[in-house]
Amino acid sequence: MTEVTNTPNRPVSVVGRIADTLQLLQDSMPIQRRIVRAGDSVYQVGQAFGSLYIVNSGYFKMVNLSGEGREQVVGLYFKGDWLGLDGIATSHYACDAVAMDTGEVWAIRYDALIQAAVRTPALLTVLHETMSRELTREHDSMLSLCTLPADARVAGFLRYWTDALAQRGQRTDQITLRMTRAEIGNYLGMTLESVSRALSRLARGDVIRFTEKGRRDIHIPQVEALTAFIQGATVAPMAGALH
Amino acid sequence: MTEVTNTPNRPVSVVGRIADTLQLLQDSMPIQRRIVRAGDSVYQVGQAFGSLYIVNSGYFKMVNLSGEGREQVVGLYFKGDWLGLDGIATSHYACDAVAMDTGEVWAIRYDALIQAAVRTPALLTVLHETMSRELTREHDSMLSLCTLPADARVAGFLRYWTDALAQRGQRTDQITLRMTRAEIGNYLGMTLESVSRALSRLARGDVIRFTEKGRRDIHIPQVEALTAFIQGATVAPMAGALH
DNA sequence: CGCGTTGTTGAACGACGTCAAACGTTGTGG
DNA sequence: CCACAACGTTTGACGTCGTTCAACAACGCG
Repeated sequence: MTEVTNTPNRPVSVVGRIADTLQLLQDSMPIQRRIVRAGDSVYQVGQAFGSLYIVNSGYFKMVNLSGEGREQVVGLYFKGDWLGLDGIATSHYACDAVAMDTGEVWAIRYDALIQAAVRTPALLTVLHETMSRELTREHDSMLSLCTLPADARVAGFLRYWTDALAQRGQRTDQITLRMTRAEIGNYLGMTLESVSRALSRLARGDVIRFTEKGRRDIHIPQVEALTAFIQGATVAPMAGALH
Repeated sequence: MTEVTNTPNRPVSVVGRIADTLQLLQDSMPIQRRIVRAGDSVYQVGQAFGSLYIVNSGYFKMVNLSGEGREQVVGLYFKGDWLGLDGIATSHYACDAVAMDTGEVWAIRYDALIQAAVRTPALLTVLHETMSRELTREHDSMLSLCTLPADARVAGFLRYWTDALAQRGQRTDQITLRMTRAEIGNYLGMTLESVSRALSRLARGDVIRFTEKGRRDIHIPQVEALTAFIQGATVAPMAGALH
């Protein structure tokens, strides 16, 4: 009686994997816990690399800064996700990792991890699978960014968020976005107005519903409707449920 | 008097790093060489994961397929780059890796690599840095995709290609694209017509020049002009050199 | 030589961005 | 408790960048 939606190509219980990983880390190496508040950054671009951070609670975004001031949200991170992997190559973090809410991260020294891996090879497996999964996830982001129209990208964003919660064993019919329309738009490569309009259209088509209090809480009657909307956009753009 | 452009946050000689890595692999574990021809795939999505592939020569693209038939070029790979890292997480490759020209890859078994790493820890460093660099590269792709107008994206693509060649010690003033306009467009999230027009405009502004023979060979008078064009687009869109 | 593939260019359309106005929410200080 | 400001969101009108559709040109190949 697992509560978890069974997504293809994923272990049946992601909850289990995350719990196991956290336990494994805790057992095999020193861990530094750190509480962060909304807006705090776990690390910043250019800072000397030393540690990886595993999200224990809260919601985080990864922001990539270009030299000329353009900035881009390149990833969202939930419990069990790792932060700081981009720093390994150059010994300096390449992004900012920013908390979108109060949360806790576990800092582990990278060198300590490598040393511990000699005695506990499973650590290596975990690290590699994490990085590999991250690569695949970004490939999927690029696919969405490049092939989906704005409305479908927003729908895809909502489904990604609910999937992430579902995999962590939380209720999936109701989500509270920790991001402003501007942040969502940045992440999805569009303006905040487009995000707002897309959400309004999704609500009009009853794919989502706004709760009475606040437009940041979103009720999702059935996830399948979201998925259908995304796919519908690729076949016959805008033919789905809309006014 | 080094021929290599000195990009920030990168070792001075990438040529050296690549050569060292190839040598290290060759010395410490069994390698299976494999010749591929244009259009051949090194591996395909869904195929059981077992090996990583290091590009020894040629040009490769990574293609991500969605269930509903959308497809997206998510990366370009040159000598020294690794293919197959996306397969580690699920034990199945998540993309297609396709040769864009005749080339050679070195196949190494992932399990053999992990075992060899016990005696040669440098192998681990190489693997981790490679994956980390790959993550950063994709963050940069997303930044370009989301924040740059079409013309600048094409300019960025050309600069990425020339940088890759320059880092490998090849001439940088002249490049031969191994991709059709459609492939470039797919990679950059736009149509082939937009790519063609962007190239024409860049040529009109003398940022690039077409060689007399074929529109696939592109001459680049000075890379700085490309860079300036990209940055110009972010500050005052379309204010650069154009008709 | 004829034909398929690839690339270029033009014209019309449409999706999305820009600009602007109005409203709701939250927090702060009088 | 209210007034006010700062911020976030929604919605409309309008402009534009990029797509779509189409015709044509340049190769490469049988």
